Amino acid sequence: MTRRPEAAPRAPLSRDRVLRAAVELADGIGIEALSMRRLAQELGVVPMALYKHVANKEQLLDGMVETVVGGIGLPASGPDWRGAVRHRILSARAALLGHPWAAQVIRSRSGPTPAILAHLDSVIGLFRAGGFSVDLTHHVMHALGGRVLGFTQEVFDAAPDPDPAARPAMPPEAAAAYPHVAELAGAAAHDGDSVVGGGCDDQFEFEFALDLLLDGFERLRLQGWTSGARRAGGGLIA
Amino acid sequence: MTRRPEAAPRAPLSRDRVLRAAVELADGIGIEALSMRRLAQELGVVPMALYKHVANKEQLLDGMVETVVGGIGLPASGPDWRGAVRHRILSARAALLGHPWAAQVIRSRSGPTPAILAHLDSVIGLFRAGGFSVDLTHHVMHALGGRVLGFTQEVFDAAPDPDPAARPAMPPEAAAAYPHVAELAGAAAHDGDSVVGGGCDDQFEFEFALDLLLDGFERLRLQGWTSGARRAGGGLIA
DNA sequence: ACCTGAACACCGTTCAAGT
DNA sequence: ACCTGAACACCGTTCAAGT
Repeated sequence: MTRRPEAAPRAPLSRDRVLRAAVELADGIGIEALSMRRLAQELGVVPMALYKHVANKEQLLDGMVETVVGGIGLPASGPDWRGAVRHRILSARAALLGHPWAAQVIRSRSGPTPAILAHLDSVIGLFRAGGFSVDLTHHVMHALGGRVLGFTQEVFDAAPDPDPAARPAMPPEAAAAYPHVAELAGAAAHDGDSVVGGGCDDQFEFEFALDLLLDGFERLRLQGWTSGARRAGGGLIA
Repeated sequence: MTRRPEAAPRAPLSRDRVLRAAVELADGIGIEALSMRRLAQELGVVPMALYKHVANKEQLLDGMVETVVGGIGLPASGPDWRGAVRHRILSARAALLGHPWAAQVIRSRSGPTPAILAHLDSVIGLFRAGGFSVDLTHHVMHALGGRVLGFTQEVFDAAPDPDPAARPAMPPEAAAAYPHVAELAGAAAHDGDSVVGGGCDDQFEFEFALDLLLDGFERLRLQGWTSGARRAGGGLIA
């Protein structure tokens, strides 16, 4: 019927189309299986055609990050620094949900993309407007770490199988060797949970830690904390 | 003089020697440059010789993790849960210092090695002995996340150049676009610091966040907190 | 029985040849 | 001038041939 026997999409390639296809492909097959060659195949083009739109694979990854982080909504501002920061961080988390490779890729890059800088700038701005000193804001941003972009901070990146029945039970000899882990796993099991990172309520765990930190920040702010108050080996509060 | 003209080491290969060489090589050239072929070359053997001692590269990485995590000292126990947990986590951090690839490799593996399980078990045990319920201990372990193994939780893994003069100054147009980031970077600069993750005092930032969390944990324990007390969108304390 | 070199199926990227 | 296929220097791992 047509002179083009290929069924491949015919839309002309563009940087944006390449990046959106890369994000979709990484979501589908995982970041470790994403290659320039595989991506080109998906787009129905020869591998070298991609190099017209991204200089190399590093730039492709940066562009993918930019695409995802750019999806974070604009900041809510207001007199309540705690609510505003909390909302902005949970927005970042929502934007990165469904792209489990994003945290790993961002951490592996050496520097921030413009969209990341814009996000960090807005969060820092919320702290400053809320009465935090430059000094305290600095340490507070470090304390949030990757959490400011919504990263979960589990020991293992990979989420276990969401079906509890598909997860192997802890064998008796392991339960004997690691009794405290077994106790936690056992108690969590009839909640549909597992050890650390298991089928737990990720959103609850994220907010639990976030709220602990935000409450701690507020206390330090009220105390007028400065880094001159460092005490070796002790707690931050007396 | 000898019938073997090669200068390569002659000690017979063993799993332990392979793992120690791999750790040393990853420390030196970085984890992304560590390959089976490069490691074999370093040991003066043919690549396939490694497969006598590790089944594949995944097992090599697991073994490397085991080697490093196995270096965490035994737990200090005592009546003071806070000091004991703090000491154990800082020991983990010390053991992983100098192996910047370890956090990334551990996170990328799908499950815990025995040494990691042993470490988690000991920390969980300290919380339980300190009067934490199974429920609270569960959420507290999630809140610590990778920090329980001493991971720093920065947005970017790679530490910038420790020499402040070697780090590029923020260009004026970037400072205009991201004024709050620029304010922090400027204030930190005459401390020899940079933005988030820059030449800051990593140990101080780690302990700052750790102490905030430990203080929060202690408050929840004293309150007799249970996860039944979840309140949507609010803080953990009133 | 043991060891190992060649081979396979990849990878990112360069480059020269073809249109 | 533009595009692209072959090629280069890798990679983890299989497998059969050689001792």
